[in-house]
Amino acid sequence: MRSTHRQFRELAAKRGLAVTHQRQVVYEAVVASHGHYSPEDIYAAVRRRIPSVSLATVYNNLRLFIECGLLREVTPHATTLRVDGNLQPHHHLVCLRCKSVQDIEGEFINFKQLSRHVPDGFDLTQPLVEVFGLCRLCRAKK
Amino acid sequence: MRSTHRQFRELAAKRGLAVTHQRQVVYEAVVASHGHYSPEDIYAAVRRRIPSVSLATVYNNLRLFIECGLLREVTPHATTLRVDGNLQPHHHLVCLRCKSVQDIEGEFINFKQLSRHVPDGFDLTQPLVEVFGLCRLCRAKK
DNA sequence: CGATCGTTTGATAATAATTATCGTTCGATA
DNA sequence: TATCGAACGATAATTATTATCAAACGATCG
Repeated sequence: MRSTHRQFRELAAKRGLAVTHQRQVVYEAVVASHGHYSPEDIYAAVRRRIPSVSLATVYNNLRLFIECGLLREVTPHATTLRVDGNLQPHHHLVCLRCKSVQDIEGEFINFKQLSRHVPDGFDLTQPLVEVFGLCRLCRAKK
Repeated sequence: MRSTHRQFRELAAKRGLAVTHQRQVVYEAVVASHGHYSPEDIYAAVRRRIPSVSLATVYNNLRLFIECGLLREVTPHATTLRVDGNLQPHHHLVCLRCKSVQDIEGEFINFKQLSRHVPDGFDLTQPLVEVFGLCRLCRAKK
């Protein structure tokens, strides 16, 4: 993608991030790929253009980009496993920052609409939905 | 909860799991607490009743219970971070087993209904939804 | 353009969470 | 209650991630 380069410079300027070669390349590796990749994947891609790059640099910048809103994290989760003993169908409201979890009631999913967009063969017989946002406390700290 | 004991025996019998004292106590620690706790939390609770219990036993049984459907995992996630460079509002369809991620389009969330159930102060200005299920391949393996 | 200063980088150590290993013990069944 | 396979506990190993710190870099000013 030709414009990714410019796009990063604009975003970085807006957030006050210094533009370095490594950051530019890390950003492009994520955005150009249109996937949902891991730090190791990104590291492999970046190394093709900067063989001397360090994995720590990739981690540092991915985290920075997520915090600044240049990228988003897939399935934002706590650092540790959490279990729920409630098997009744219900959904979760998860805070993006502190990862606190609350149960949420209500029929806010339109299953007819949803299943229309689900690829063939995907099993949604007991769909489990998690909605991410910012809890009151974390929002206040912002 | 008085019935948790019986409940575990019934579930274990249905899934062909041996009933041991440790498993009984681990299960009760999760279900009786009505929370979303970590292995360390559960370990602490179980130790009060079985001081000699091992953290590995807690992990083993939590994972076993999740696999057998006695418990569910909050925010089921891949073992590693995944990033997404697409900032356009969109949602994800995530496989509970292999953690593969697909983008999903469509307006299947009723925001009016949803916000009615969201606690006061929770920020949903850019809600991010992940829907969990089983992808075609994992469903076939089942 | 070159010196300066605060930031970023890379190498590596440290940490945290989880899983594997293995000898011992326990539960279920006969 | 004897037997056998499964579960347990202790601990080592693994994996993912973060912290540390000296060296290199980028931006700004002169």
